[in-house]
Amino acid sequence: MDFYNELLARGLVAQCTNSEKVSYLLNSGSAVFYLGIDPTADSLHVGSLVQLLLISRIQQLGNRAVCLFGGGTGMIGDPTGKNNMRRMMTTEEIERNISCFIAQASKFINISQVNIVNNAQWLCNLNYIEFLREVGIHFSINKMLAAECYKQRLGSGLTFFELNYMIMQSYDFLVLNDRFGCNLQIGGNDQWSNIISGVDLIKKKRGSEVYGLTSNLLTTSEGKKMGKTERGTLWLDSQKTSPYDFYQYWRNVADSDVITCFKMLTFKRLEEISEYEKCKGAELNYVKEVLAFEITSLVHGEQEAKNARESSEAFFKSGTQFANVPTVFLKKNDLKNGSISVVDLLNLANFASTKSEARRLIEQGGVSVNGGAVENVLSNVSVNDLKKGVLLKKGKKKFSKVLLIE
RNA sequence: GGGAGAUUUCCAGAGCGGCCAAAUGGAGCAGACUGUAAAUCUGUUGUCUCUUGACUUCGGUGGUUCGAAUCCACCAUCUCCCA
Repeated sequence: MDFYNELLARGLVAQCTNSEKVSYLLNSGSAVFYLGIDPTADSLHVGSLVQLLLISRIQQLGNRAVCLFGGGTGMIGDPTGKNNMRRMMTTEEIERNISCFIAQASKFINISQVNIVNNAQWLCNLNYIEFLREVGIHFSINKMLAAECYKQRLGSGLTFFELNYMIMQSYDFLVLNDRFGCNLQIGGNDQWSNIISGVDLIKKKRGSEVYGLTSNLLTTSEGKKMGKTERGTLWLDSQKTSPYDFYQYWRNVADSDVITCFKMLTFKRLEEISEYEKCKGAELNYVKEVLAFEITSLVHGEQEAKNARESSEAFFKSGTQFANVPTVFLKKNDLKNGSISVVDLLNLANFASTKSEARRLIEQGGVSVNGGAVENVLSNVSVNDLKKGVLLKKGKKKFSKVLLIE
């Protein structure tokens, strides 16, 4: 099976402007491809993980990678899939986010072999009139409005400002084509219309043929975006989402999504994955452990993955031991009269954002301390217990160790 | 620039001047059942005290009224139609 077919088999390819040519380019190692990244957050999340791994896969065949940061376009914000206009970002924010990205991406990409560029370099100094004459003339508003990403916005309001996003991104492709000989743009499927408009632009301006390839977005079998947890986005940054929570997320994916995740988010060979595919019922539950371990290793390294797996097993299988679990530290002045109420404890551990919510949890029997269910809303935990460390549990899966420090 | 309409609690979407902290659905959370899955069923979902109760919400600011999410005025934002 050649590389392109493997991408297909993994369900990574959503659309491609010319599958034969792209297949040839990739297999022969002669692609110079780029992925655009919006530097709107200081950490990547699993949504971009598919793309990053795709870079890595393509790189392995000797193709050259270019990562483009939307420092300039980030100042506009992609209207795709958004109901409201994005907040504009400052230059400093963008710069910081770019450096965070590089640190993270270097874990699974050979970053030294990647050309990293920021489109602010060329976008910020554009001359408006010149740009309109050179580039704007090639864009048909009718065509643009027919694109899915703008169509949706027509009902709710779209500004001229945002309409320019597509033009900017197309121009990026043109610039990268000139500078690096970029001949392929990859991206999530939501980028399709932006990508093909770039392909068109290059054809019109330079007469040369370049290509676009989009990958499927990581969605659940129900069509929802993956990577959302009760605490928000599943980040790749261990400061924002602990390796344990990260592991647990994959450990808990729905049965119907396990194989998809294996194919898209791991480097496991397809033959091996098809073995997993045969698993049914409770067997599949074991496969999820493998999945969680694999992905966590990729993102946080093998050691962190092992820790996460141990903690998980310790908690769910033996139930008492808790070495590597998230710990909340209390100070003396968190206490009142030598004890603290369970309600306050739930707040401090971030298990409840208000006292009402904490009480509700207790009333519904969702809270336990050191294994014993808390029945009374007014329950307290004493200093002596806190000094030893207390295991606070919310629901069946969320727990935290609480420890008093002197 | 002119005209019509909209703005409700996480989202969608009801709301007669008092019975509205506000229907219903979705999402979330908890419980039961399970395989740390899904589906299903039950409970719950403004805050504070928790028992009665108090307080703050229905785009913003004022007003009418004993009383306003509901009426009036102005402002803001958005949608649609005309230019």
